Amino acid sequence: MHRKWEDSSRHHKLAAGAALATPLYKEIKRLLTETISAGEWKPGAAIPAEWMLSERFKVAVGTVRKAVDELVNENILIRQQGRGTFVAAHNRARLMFHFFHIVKSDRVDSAKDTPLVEMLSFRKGSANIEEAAHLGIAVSTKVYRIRNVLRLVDKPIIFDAITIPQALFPKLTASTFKGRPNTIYHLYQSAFDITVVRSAERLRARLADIETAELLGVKVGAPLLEIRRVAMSFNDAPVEFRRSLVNTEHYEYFSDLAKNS
Amino acid sequence: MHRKWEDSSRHHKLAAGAALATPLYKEIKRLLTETISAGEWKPGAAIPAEWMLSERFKVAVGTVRKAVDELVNENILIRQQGRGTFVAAHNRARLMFHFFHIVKSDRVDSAKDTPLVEMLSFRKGSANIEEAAHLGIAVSTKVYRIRNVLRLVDKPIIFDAITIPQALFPKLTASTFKGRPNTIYHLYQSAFDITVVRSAERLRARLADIETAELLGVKVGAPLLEIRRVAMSFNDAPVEFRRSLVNTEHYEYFSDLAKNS
DNA sequence: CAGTGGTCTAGACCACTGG
DNA sequence: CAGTGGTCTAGACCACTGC
Repeated sequence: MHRKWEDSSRHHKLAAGAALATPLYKEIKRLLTETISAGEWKPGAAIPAEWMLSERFKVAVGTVRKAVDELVNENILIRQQGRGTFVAAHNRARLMFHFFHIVKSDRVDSAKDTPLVEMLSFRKGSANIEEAAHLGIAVSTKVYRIRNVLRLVDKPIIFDAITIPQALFPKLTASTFKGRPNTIYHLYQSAFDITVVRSAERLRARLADIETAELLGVKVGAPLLEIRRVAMSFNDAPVEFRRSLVNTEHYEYFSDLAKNS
Repeated sequence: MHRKWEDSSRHHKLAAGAALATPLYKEIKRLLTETISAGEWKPGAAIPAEWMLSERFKVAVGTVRKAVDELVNENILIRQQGRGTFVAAHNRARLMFHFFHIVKSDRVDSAKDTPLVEMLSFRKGSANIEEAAHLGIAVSTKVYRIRNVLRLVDKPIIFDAITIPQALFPKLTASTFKGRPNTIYHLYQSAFDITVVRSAERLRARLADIETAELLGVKVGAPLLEIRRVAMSFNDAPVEFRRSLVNTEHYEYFSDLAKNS
C-alpha cells in the first residue's frame, strides 16, 4: 500500500551522514518543470488532470497537488477551478503584473498605464563584462542589443537597453519585432521557446546624460531611476539583461513585498 | 465524522447566488492571526503543537497545517522541524532580510552591510496630507517624526524620515531609543506590541538638496534614490511611513521577486 | 526516548466550468 | 451532466530536536 517501500531508489542515505532524500513532491515538481520545459505541454495549454498525473507518476493525488501548488506559486502554472491547470503564457496582463513596476505617482491604487514601445535600434555585438556577468556567459560572447523607448500616455518615460545572447535566439532580426502586437516576453516564448519566469532587479539614481535627456525629453543632469534587470527562465537560467532609465517625475517604481495570501 | 455537517454555520449560500462560504482553513488562519495579535502567543515563543490546535479548533491536523502554511509564507510564523512553530520575532537578521534592501553594488552575491543608526531628531507634530494618506489617518492627527542617518561601513548612505501615529505609540520619547541595541521594528514589537509584517515601497530618483547633501556628504544636485515605505501590521494596517534618501553611488536597492520554493 | 513538524497516502465531498 | 480543481478528513510513517 505504501509506495515508499515499493521504490527502493528513494531514501538513499549515504555513508557519512550525507545528503537527505529529496521529498517525493519535489521530484514530481522537477518532472513537471522538465516536461513543460521540454515542450510536451505548451504555454497556454492545459496539463493533464491531477488524477492522471498521479497515475503517470505513480503517486497520490495529494503529492501531485503539493508539487503543482509550488509551481502555481512561482507563476509557472495557473489553476482554474472547474477548468484545469494551465501552463502560464506570456500575455500582456501577465507582463504588466509581474514584470512592469512603473506606476503613476499620483495614483494611490497603483494602477498601471500600458507602455507603447518604439524600437530605436537593433544591433549585434559582443558581451561586455557587465553583460557577461549578469547573463552567466563569457565576455565577448555574441549578443543582440535592442534599444527601446517606452511611452506612457504619449510621453517618453523609459529608455530600455536590452541584451540577449545570440545563442538563445537564433536568427533574430529587427524585422522579427515588426508588427508584433504582443510583448517581447511573449515573443521569446512563442518564437524561441524561452519562458521568462522571474526577474531580479537592482535600482539606483542617475543623472541624465545628453543622449538620454534628449530621448526622454528632460534636461541634462535631471534625476533618473536606473533599473538593471536580469530575467530568468526555469532553474534561474539568465535569459536577458536589461538596463532601464526611468523619468520618475510623474511615475514611480512600485515594489510590493506582499506574499500570496 | 465529517465536521462540515456538524457545523451548520458554514456553507451559507445567500439568496441571490451571493458570497461563498469561507474555506475552513482560512477561518483557522484568521483565528491564529487573531490569537497572535491579541498577545496570547508572544513573539519568539512557540505556539501549541499542530495536533493541539486541531483539537482546540475541532478540525483535522491537515487543515491546521494549511492555515499555518500560509502564515509561514507570510513570515508571521516560523516552522522548525522537531522543535515547534514560533511566532516571528523582529531580530536584526529578520529586518535585514525582509525590510532592508540596500546592497553594495559591486557584490554579486547581494550580501548586505549592517547599518549603524544615528538619530538626528525626534519631534511631535501633525500629519500632513502625504503622511495621512499613507498611514490611513486624518490630516492633522498627531504623529511622531524621527530622523536618522544610517551609516554603512562608516559612511553616511541613507537619510531616513520616519512618521508614526502617536496613538499607536503611547509615551514614546527620544530617550526610548537610547542604548537600544535592537532594531526599531523590534522596539515597536517589544515595547508597543506592534508587529510589522510587511511593507510596500515606491521608488524614484531625486536630486540632493542642501540639507541632505550635507548629511550624506554629497554635492547639491547629486542623484539620490528616494524610497517611500509604508510598513504594515496584521490585516495590512499601516503603522509607519518612512521616506528614505539613499546615496546609490556605491550601493543599490535590490528587489528579488523570487518566490518561495 | 518522547515530541515536534514533514511527507505521503487514500478517499469523500464541495464548487465551478462548459457542453 | 461529466470533469476539473478545492477542501477536509484520517492515519501512517519519516526526520529532526532536545532531554
